[in-house]
Amino acid sequence: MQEDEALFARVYEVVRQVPSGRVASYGDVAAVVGPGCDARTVGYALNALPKRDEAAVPWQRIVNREGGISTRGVRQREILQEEGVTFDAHGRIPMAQFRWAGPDTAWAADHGYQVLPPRENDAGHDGEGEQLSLF
DNA sequence: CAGATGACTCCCA
DNA sequence: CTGGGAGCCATCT
Repeated sequence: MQEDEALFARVYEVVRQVPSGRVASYGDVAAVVGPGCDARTVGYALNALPKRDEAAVPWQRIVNREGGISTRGVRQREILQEEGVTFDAHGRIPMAQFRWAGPDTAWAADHGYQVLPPRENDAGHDGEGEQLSLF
């Protein structure tokens, strides 16, 4: 069935905005897509992503909120490394540095999407001042 | 319509 | 750190 304007198309559109060398979490993408879409839906959408679109949709840049690979194929990591993304000893990406800052405001407004949620960094729950990200 | 599934995330033991 | 459970939403059977 999948209607022409399935939510998937929207997810792909957002994922496509992620520049090379950057990564976004499922929840982030879902938040940008808007209501009716959550982290699980994003994962499902990418799972249903036809191979012909794999080249157009940088699905490899979508990782879990820990910056780790959740896909069945670990090959995703290799692709990201070639994009310039680095992994730590834990096999995770330093989201504080590589996390996608969100779509262009003009683009988002033009497409009816929204900006990234106030998620910032949950890693620093122990205290503040652990912020080094600076763009 | 109800049940099952899934590339998620959060919480608690 | 590991494991289990709940919440979330869309799609399939």
